[in-house]
Amino acid sequence: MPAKKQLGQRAQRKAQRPQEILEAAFEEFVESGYVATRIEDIAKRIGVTKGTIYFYFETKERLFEEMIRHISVPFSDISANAKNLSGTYSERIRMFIRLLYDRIIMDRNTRELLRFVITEGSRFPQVVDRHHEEFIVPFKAAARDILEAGVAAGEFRNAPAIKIPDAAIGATMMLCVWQMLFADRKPQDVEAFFEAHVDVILNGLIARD
Amino acid sequence: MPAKKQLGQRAQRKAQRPQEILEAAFEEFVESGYVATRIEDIAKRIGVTKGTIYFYFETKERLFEEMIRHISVPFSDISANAKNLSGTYSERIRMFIRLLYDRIIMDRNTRELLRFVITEGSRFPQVVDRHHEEFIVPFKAAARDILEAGVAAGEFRNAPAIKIPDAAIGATMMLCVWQMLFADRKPQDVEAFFEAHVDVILNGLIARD
Amino acid sequence: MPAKKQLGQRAQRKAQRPQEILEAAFEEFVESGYVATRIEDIAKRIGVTKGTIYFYFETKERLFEEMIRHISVPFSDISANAKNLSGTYSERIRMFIRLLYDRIIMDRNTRELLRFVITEGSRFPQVVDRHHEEFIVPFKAAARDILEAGVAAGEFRNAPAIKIPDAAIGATMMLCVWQMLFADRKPQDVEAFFEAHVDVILNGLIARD
Amino acid sequence: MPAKKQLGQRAQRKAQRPQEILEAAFEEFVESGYVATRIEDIAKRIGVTKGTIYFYFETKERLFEEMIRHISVPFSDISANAKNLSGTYSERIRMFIRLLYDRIIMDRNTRELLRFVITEGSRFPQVVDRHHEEFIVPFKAAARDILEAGVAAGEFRNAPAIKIPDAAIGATMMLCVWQMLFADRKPQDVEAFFEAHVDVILNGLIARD
DNA sequence: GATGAATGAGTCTTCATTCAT
DNA sequence: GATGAATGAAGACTCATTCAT
Repeated sequence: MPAKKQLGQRAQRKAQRPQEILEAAFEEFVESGYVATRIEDIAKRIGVTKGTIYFYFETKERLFEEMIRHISVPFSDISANAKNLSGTYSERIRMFIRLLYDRIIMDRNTRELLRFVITEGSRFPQVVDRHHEEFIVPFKAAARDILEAGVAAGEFRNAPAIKIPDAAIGATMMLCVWQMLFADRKPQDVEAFFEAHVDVILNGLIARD
Repeated sequence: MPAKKQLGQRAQRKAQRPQEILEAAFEEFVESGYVATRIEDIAKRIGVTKGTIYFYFETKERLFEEMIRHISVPFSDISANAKNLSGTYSERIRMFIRLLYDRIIMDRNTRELLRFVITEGSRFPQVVDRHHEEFIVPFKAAARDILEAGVAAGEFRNAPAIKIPDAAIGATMMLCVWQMLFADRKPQDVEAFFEAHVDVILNGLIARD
Repeated sequence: MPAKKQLGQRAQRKAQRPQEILEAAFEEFVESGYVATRIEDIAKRIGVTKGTIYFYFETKERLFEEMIRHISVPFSDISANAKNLSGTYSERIRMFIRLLYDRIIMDRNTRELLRFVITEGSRFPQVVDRHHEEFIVPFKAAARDILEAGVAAGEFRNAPAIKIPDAAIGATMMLCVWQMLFADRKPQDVEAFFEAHVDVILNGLIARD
Repeated sequence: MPAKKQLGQRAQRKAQRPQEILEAAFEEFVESGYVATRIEDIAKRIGVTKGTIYFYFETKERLFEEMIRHISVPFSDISANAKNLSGTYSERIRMFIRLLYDRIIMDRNTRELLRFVITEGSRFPQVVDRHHEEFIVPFKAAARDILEAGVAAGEFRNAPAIKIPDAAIGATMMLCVWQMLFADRKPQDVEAFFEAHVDVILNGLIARD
């Protein structure tokens, strides 16, 4: 049944089109930003023409929004993972920050998502809002949970940063921005940064009698 | 002497035009970004027409670059101030971070400058480069100077963050990005953040026997 | 088969568009010159809009150059024809000049091409250069060939104009310029001019013992 | 009386301004053509500003027309000279053509005037008309006068070119156009051309029994 | 489903012209 | 007389979007 197989491949192709487009859109939007990206460039990248894009997505705006949704894998897994962490609370914090680094610094999608939120936020306020709900809020909550449990267990002192966990964890953002700006020109030693960061804040949080 | 006064007004006006334009450009570029800002909007903001802008600035690109230069007040003053700090090294670090907050978080120009570096960096690589030279490098150097002196004085332990000061100080960037994104919708308590931040890292750096 | 016919029309249309545009461009450029011609006027002339022109031609400059190429039918045929002339050398010169008149005076494209070379030459030096290679050089060579053969055959005396054929044939240019300037207002009797021209120079070249 | 002298110089200056402007306009229009020449460039050339030009000339169009008038020295002198020629009619024709060469080929103003008539003629029809009246008509009349006198004197045969003198004299235009187009790239030997031209047509016109 | 020719609104940029000083 | 800041009409060019095939 070669005909059927052929048809199956074609159908498969079609079923993949939207994804293909979203991924091509991601690449182009990353390269040039929303305004400067042309629908035609996205089309070319997957070997189709403008019309095809418009068959699947109403407008450029819509395509951008869908693309954002497509690369957004909420932090819910971080929260979930955070709950499953074991060991001392210092170890848990270390692993939690590790998860953060793996997402924000190492995972290209998340990194660029953050960039989009910054660069196109004024054009797409819903994107900013969603990002807040799906990333920031769960992330803060998870961090606070661990920290408070650490305090309760007597492992951490009741520092003001317990209630404002980004004040402790936030250096991650510095590295992230550095990477965004100078990744190619001034490469950073991510591991060393991570170790230095964790070292300072754990020493800063640990309870001493 | 109405004639003289009138002349003075004219000359005065002329002398101020470039500044006026640069400031209007700043506001518009902040609002809409480089691409989406129209020269005409900038003109309207100060009650003139397109042509006037072009009388003072060759192209939109040039205007943007000059605007960036106009709002860029290098960190050199931070470095200078950093050298004049006195007191214990903990106090000095506290004051140094305070300077940072005052610039990056509180000063609108610096905050938006950072945003421009992020959002328009790919279109204006020179801007990114200049920013690196004039902001990042001096900032890191100043931070390291204080930290190393603190270690030499026996006040700080020789933590890995001494050599990578952004790992300690970087939470500032988190707040900065938060402000950039949610300043209006989700206001932050900057002072509390600052205190929590300083508290953690000073406790993390201090030498204990 | 209306569908097929329709398809054919479309494809046909598309295939003709570039030519259609080039011809409309020719008319407009002839009427107003390069600078004063608006792309939109060219478009209107064939009932399309600006965008369509830009779909086929990158820039106005490019369109002009292609238009020039499109109306340029090199003199190579004149050279070829010149070689096939027969009869006395006087007859051959007569026929050669006739070819010239047919091209430069009667053929609108060639006439306007020359005008473009004069009027837009400083903006399009390549056009001038190409014109020199494709028109002037072959033309002079062909003229000299006949004249020298005429001398060799003893039919023409060895006048200085044998080596500088434009000195004999050049009156054509006078008529051409007259036509360019006053064609409508002060019409010329081309045939009479031609006869007078040929009469003078043949009488001037003929060898008499 | 230094004050008076100064004033005199200034007044002199002012009196010369229009001429100065017209000459600067000539240079700029020659270089760039009517449309592409900017009033400001003309002003700069004589060290004044736009406003000054407009003080003396209503519009750019007007300035161009006046400039044309300024460089137009009618052929009336040629006609006058033509009447004063003496010697054989062959010698007179030779001298008449010499006058033509001196004007059309050697005199920059006349050469560029012809170019303007060709390039800007459609924008300035009055210029073309005036040129016809002041240059072409007297030139043809003068030529015909000599030729007819030569026939009457039995020196020239009654060739058709007697009534259509441009058919005999017109090679001048060929050289003129060559110079306009290739003056710099492919220099011509004007004297040789002149001799070849005169040689052919005199031999072509001379009466032989 | 896919194509790509066609549209037209939108923007930068230029420059003749004006006019207060 | 001269200046030059300001105006605004005009035109090249781009690109999201449409739609007949």
